[in-house]
Amino acid sequence: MPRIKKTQSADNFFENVFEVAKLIPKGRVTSYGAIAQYLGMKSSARMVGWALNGCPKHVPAHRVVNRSGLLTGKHHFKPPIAMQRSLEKEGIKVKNDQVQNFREIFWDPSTALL
DNA sequence: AATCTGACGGGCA
DNA sequence: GTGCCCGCCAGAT
Repeated sequence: MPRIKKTQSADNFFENVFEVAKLIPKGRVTSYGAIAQYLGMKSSARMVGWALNGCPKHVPAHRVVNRSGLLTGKHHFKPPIAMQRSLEKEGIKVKNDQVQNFREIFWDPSTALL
């Protein structure tokens, strides 16, 4: 199968991550591990973040945080504050890079898309 | 070619 | 409840 640049796994993995990210309801957030688990790579949540590193701008990567609800990836946005700003814009409260009510607004694809 | 790091997570002290 | 260590996969030096 041509079209594969590096590894055949990455290609499908990328698209999956983007698709799931776009499915995140407004005002909700999820974690890298949740997406990884949904994709079957629960043990490699890092790959999710790596995938989002090259995600198109129309992908709401700002709704994806780590397990602690911390905006660990905000430094990867053009203006790092864009991530927090976008979250607050959707009604998500963020305090010191920490998502408030994270447990309540948490959105798990493995559960929601079941 | 080898080693460390990295948008993470889970387990254990 | 907090902190430390290990495991995963790919990339960069």
